[in-house]
Amino acid sequence: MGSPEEKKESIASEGDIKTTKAANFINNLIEEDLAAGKNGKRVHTRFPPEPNGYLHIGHAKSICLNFGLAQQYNGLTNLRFDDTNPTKEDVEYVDSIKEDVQWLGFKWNDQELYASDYFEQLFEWAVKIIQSGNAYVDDQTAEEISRNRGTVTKPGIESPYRNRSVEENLDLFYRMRKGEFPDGAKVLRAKIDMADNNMLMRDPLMYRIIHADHHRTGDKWCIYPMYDYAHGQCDYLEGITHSICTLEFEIHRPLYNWFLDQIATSDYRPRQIEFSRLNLTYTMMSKRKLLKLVEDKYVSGWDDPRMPTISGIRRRGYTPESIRNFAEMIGVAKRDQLIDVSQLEYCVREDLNKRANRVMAVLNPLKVVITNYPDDQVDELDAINNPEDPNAGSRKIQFSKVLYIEREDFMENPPKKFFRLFPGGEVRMRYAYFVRCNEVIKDEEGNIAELHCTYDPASRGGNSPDGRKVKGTIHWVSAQHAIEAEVRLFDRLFVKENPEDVAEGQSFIDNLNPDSLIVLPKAYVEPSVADAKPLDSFQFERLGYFCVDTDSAKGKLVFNRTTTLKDSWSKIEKAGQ
RNA sequence: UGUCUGAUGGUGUAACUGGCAACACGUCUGAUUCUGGAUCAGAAGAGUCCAGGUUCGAGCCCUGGUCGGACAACCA
Repeated sequence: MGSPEEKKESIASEGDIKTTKAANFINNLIEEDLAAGKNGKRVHTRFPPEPNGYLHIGHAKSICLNFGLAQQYNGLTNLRFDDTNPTKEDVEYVDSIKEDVQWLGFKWNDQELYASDYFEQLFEWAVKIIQSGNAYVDDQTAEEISRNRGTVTKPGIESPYRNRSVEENLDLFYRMRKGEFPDGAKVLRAKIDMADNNMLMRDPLMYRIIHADHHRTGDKWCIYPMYDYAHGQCDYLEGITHSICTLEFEIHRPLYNWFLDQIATSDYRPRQIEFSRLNLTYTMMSKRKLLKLVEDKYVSGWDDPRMPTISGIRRRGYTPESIRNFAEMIGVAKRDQLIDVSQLEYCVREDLNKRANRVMAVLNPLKVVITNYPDDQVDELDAINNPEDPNAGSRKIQFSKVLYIEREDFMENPPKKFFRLFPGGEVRMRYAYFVRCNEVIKDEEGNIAELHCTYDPASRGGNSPDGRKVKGTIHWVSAQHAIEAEVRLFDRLFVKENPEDVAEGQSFIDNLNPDSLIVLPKAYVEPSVADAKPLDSFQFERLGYFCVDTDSAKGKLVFNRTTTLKDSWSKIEKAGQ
């Protein structure tokens, strides 16, 4: 067990997921536990979302961590819905969460589990804690409880109901369950210490009365356990060994352990370990605020391709592999992390570069007439589908007299290092011919309407027998063969690196990027993509990666830009200014 | 304010019981290329928040600061 190399190991899982994990501090803790022989040397983790919203990229990090760790130590991972608050939760979210976890490529142990499955056991344990004198029913109002909890500098005041007899507490608790009291009339509290410096330990609530239907238990219950009381006990019931959560729960750990000590009957204990949550530049990660974006229609829904939700990212064209690699790359630690979104973009590019077939598309068309090309002739040329993948094969593309090229691939007065088309200049039409621009045709307003060019028949396939060099190669489509498609260009949703960075009286809404979505209703793509299915990814040569949107239909293709290609020209262009 | 917690190149993570600070991305060169993409080769860039201490030797240990973050709901 010496060198760092030995600490890396290859992990294989159910599917074809294979990653190399670098050790992180959680690995070290787990290995300590294993070495100490704790919990029968098992590793069993869980991913415990509350079904009150869609999962986002931050959850993806947590999913990869929890499932990844289990795979690494030959353990298991449970998917458990933390559904203890019926007023906020919904099956819509349950379904989306399951889909997202599966899509990411992970398989949870057995069936999905629910905190609500354990309500009866949780109730019984609460009775036990009351019987041991460590919990009581409090009649104070929410407002009184909050006031009497004290402040960070002042200890709290004990509730006048704190010393009720066990019998009275039991009686009241059973009656709470029966529904004899209205919402808020009573709560069950743990009897710990109203003077504890950690305010969570000042007699925390265990149960509150909520007369609301639960998405799974219906109207069976009108009292619901609080997170702190439910979470650790659920871990205990499921035999979880390592309960991994984010940093904000650190302060809950003493309470997590306190509750466990009340009910444990053996040495077995789940261990809570906290890591820092993911923050991304130009990205909002708060579920509450994402919900606002959806509800107030700033985006088209939870799966809007600009959303950092897993469903949004999926629709945008990201692959599960790219997200897993991203999670691996950013690592796990306890210091706050703010990752540059470009890191995420790098991960999709890297993945899509290997798997996406190349295709030509023209987003902002400029008409090109090849004056010396016969009117009715059509030339079929070979084009390689993916130079990174020999198995991807090749296809035929059509060349004819009238073409479209990208408007920005032509400049009337080009700067020095511009090696695309300009008056008198020659470029290569990818996979086709050398083409020279002879004449620029303008409309009455002086806008460039079309280009008149000539081609060199000897350069068929892209090389000239005379060996002359043409530096620029541009993409194109044949006007009569191309099919129309809608293309949606996405950009970051916020203009500020930190969307929360706002002036007095403003909110993150003010930082929304007005240009985060640009729709090109009439772009041209080569006919080979006509039958593409939603979520199929392509590289539009020289432009970026695009995937077919779920709004797409036969004859009415819609593409989402996943991300652009790395663009060193724009850097040169900027430097030249 | 209290508690908890963290601080290592531009960013993110490493550095086993102290032993020349490593890796990835980014940046910059150069090669190659029918995608200004990809690929390949190479370089620059931190002396580890600060001040003391222990030690032959400190990013790791000790003391005292500084700065950042989290939490302080009948949410999770």
